[in-house]
Amino acid sequence: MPEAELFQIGEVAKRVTLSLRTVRYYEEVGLVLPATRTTGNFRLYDNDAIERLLIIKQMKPLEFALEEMREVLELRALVLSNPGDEELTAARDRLGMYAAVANQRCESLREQLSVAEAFSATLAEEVARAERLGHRG
Amino acid sequence: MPEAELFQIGEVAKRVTLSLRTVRYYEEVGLVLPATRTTGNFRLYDNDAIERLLIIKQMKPLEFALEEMREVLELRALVLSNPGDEELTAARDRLGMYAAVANQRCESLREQLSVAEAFSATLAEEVARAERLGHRG
DNA sequence: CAAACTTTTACGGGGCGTGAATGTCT
DNA sequence: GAGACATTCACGCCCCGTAAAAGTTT
Repeated sequence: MPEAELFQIGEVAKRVTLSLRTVRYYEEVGLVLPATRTTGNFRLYDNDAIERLLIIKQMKPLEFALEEMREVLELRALVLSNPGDEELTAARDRLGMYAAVANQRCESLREQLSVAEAFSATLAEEVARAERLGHRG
Repeated sequence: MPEAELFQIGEVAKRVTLSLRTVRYYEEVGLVLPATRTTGNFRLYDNDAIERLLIIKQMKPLEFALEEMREVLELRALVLSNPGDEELTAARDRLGMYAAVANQRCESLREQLSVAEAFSATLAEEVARAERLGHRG
């Protein structure tokens, strides 16, 4: 078996580009737990934890609550490890709902982006126009 | 001169699709003030206020703090009403900075959107795959 | 031993949601 | 007078930022 590497929170935070506070908070809400602790109580994370953190970062723009992300991760683990299991129909359905919501959020994000771009362009133009007038004033 | 129409907060909220709480909060932080009040202390907004609210809604995706939005609105009013005024160079510059930040936020939004779309697509595919396996299981 | 890292605890803040008790009336 | 609106507190929530005081050491 391959070495199961363990990392302190600082290393982890650097790798996934999240703050220490954030990583700790994710533990507080049961979203990402350290694999173990040192005798002195330092958190030690494994690669699975880092994976989770990276996935969470991907989900962030979708504006799921942390509790919802927790559920998505759980459902995904279930569904992916036992694909096609008849017992897991409920889990698949629920994950399907999340997938649908994710799609809607994407649509909403696209709208927001176009609004943002429109405003940004308008602002830039207004500034440019005022500057032109200023230079000849 | 055209009638200066005044609207109660409920009307305003409906027109701009913001909650009453939000509109009141915007007053609290000095972002959008009612033009006046009734003798019974009901807020009365004019068209300018509604305009401000709509612009604020446009700025929202750019993730400016409300205080920053306040400043942008102020700078814009200055710059647009006195374009080319030499005294307002500082204001134009500052507004230019906001315009630059707005551009960066747009770029950031585009990145977030593509991350969101990627995750959304992956999730949908995983669900679809598990469902296919389930139906033949 | 010192430097660098970590721990827990706890307060703060932004942008509202959500009552509750009360007052007004476009 | 009733109903639809509005008002002012004021607490709560989420996702952390930011010390402070203390302990640990990949």
